[in-house]
Amino acid sequence: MASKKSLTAQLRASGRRLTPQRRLILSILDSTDDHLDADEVFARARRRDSRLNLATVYRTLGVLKEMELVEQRYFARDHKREYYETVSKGEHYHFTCLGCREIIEVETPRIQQAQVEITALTGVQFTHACVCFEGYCADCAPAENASRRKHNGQS
Amino acid sequence: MASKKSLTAQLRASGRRLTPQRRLILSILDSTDDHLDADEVFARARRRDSRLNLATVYRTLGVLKEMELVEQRYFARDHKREYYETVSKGEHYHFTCLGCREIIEVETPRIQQAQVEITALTGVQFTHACVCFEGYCADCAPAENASRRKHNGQS
DNA sequence: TATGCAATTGCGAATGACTCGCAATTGCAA
DNA sequence: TTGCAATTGCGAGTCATTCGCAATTGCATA
Repeated sequence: MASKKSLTAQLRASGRRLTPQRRLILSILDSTDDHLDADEVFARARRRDSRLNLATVYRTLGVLKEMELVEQRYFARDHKREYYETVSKGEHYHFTCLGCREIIEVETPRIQQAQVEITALTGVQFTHACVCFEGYCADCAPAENASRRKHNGQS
Repeated sequence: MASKKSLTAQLRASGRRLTPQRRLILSILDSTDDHLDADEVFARARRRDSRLNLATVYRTLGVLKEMELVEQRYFARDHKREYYETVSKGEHYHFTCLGCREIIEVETPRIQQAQVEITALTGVQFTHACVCFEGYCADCAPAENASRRKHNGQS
């Protein structure tokens, strides 16, 4: 979460300007723990600036991404839709519950470890990993298992 | 690679039929190591059946996916496009080289390990993991590093 | 082997997330 | 304060994927 002053500086460094729209969109991402897609960012931003356009949201998310202030993610198998979150959070991955659709953030060093090992073995250099999990959360799993047993005719 | 007879049976078991189109599309996926998207499957299939329709390709890929004969994947950050491969290959993940666009298959037990550990810790149950890596392959990495140094003004 | 009908296909149109072109607006360096 | 390049709003465009529907076709059964 950069201060307003350094945000201007960061933008200026790449010949960009700080506009109210950009400040608004970044503040929305900065002040939530929800995972938002462009439409949801748009909806929330629109409440504060009724003239704001969806294309501007996409363009702004693009520059914030380039500036590495926000990261784009995909959740579960629905890769139709991009979600955004600020980079201030540490390394973590996302698990989508197919029962209640909740998105649970999980941590594990194994992904990094995999990358290190694969680099050592093959010489490839990683720049990015896209990892998302899906399944059933601790609350939904029992119900899911029960219905699967029933469906398979087991007792 | 199921035999033709058991493929019919598998289809019938879920009230489906074995059509020439389905056989054709599955055979294309079965007989290549390339990673194909729907358009490429369509192009290859069309050479053998000029009446084949793209919608049929999508629908067929859908049923093969449901039957767990093929898996859908996303590569690199281009999540706009789905790729398909048969499940006959063992567990592996994909690394896309941003230099030459080659897709390299990599193996690592760490992803599975991560899932086991997360389950033990949190009680969530995994059904699917979507993992894709990007970066530079051993051939492209040196050139990329050189250009990055130059760009940053380092020696 | 012929028949009936539900599953499947081909086709064109629709969907939906995202992007673009362009004229009007607006940060911001000077 | 001015000038102009960056940015916005807007409508139209893109493109992978899906849908509706009439025509076709596997295949269980007679």
